[in-house]
Amino acid sequence: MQFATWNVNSLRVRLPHVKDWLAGNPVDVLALQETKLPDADFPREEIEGLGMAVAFSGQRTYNGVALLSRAPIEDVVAGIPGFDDEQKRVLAGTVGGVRVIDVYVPNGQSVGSEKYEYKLRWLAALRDYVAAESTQHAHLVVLGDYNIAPEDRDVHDPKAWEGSVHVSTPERAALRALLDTGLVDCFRQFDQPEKSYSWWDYRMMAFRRNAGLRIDLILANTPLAEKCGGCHIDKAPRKLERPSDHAPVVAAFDI
DNA sequence: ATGGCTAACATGGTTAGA
Repeated sequence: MQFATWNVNSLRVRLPHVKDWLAGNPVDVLALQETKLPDADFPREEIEGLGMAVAFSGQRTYNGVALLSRAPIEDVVAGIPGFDDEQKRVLAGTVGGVRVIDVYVPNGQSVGSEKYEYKLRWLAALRDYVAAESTQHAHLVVLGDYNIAPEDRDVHDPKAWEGSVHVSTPERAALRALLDTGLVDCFRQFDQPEKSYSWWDYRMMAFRRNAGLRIDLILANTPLAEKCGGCHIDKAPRKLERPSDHAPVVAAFDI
């Protein structure tokens, strides 16, 4: 099975890219973030027309997550149970016996801001949720836009980013706490090209300069991670006209 | 240099992203 994650930065704008990408990359499950669509406007027929099942939790303008799957999606749960949040950032479902949790971690704006505090509270709630899900499911994958670069090698210019949002010590500690529930960063299980990133700013020709961050992650619990045969970032869609600022990340599992 | 682009909502300029 192949799982992929992609922050599309508006599914309305990016639907053609998503359809083209799926045609060339027939993954089993694609988790989307920043659909920016209320559920009533979700292009359900377009996705189902590709022969895929779909689940979504969205809102207008901001956030929004969706799961696209070749096989049926069971036991769909939106949000973090017990964590009161207006923002549509989490969607879980079971596909082929694997529990899949699609996450769009808050941006955090700047260290010390109200949004930063929300990001840390949100990550603590996610950790507890994932810990609970781990006890219920043999195979678990938590994938999405984490808005945290795990290590300095995931940052194009660590000096310039030092201490700022996406790399700050509390954020990295929160990601570590999430991993410590028993998850593995699939990408780092394999040799990878140096300077591998999944997001590049639209400004300053950042993509051309490869001035990016690796903030889109596929985390699998240990039993599933042991079956991971590869993980890569697909930069191709970032080169298209009117791209998302994020690239898809794909992981393959021998299950 | 704290901007630079892009998208949404709106229909000019603000908010947000990362």
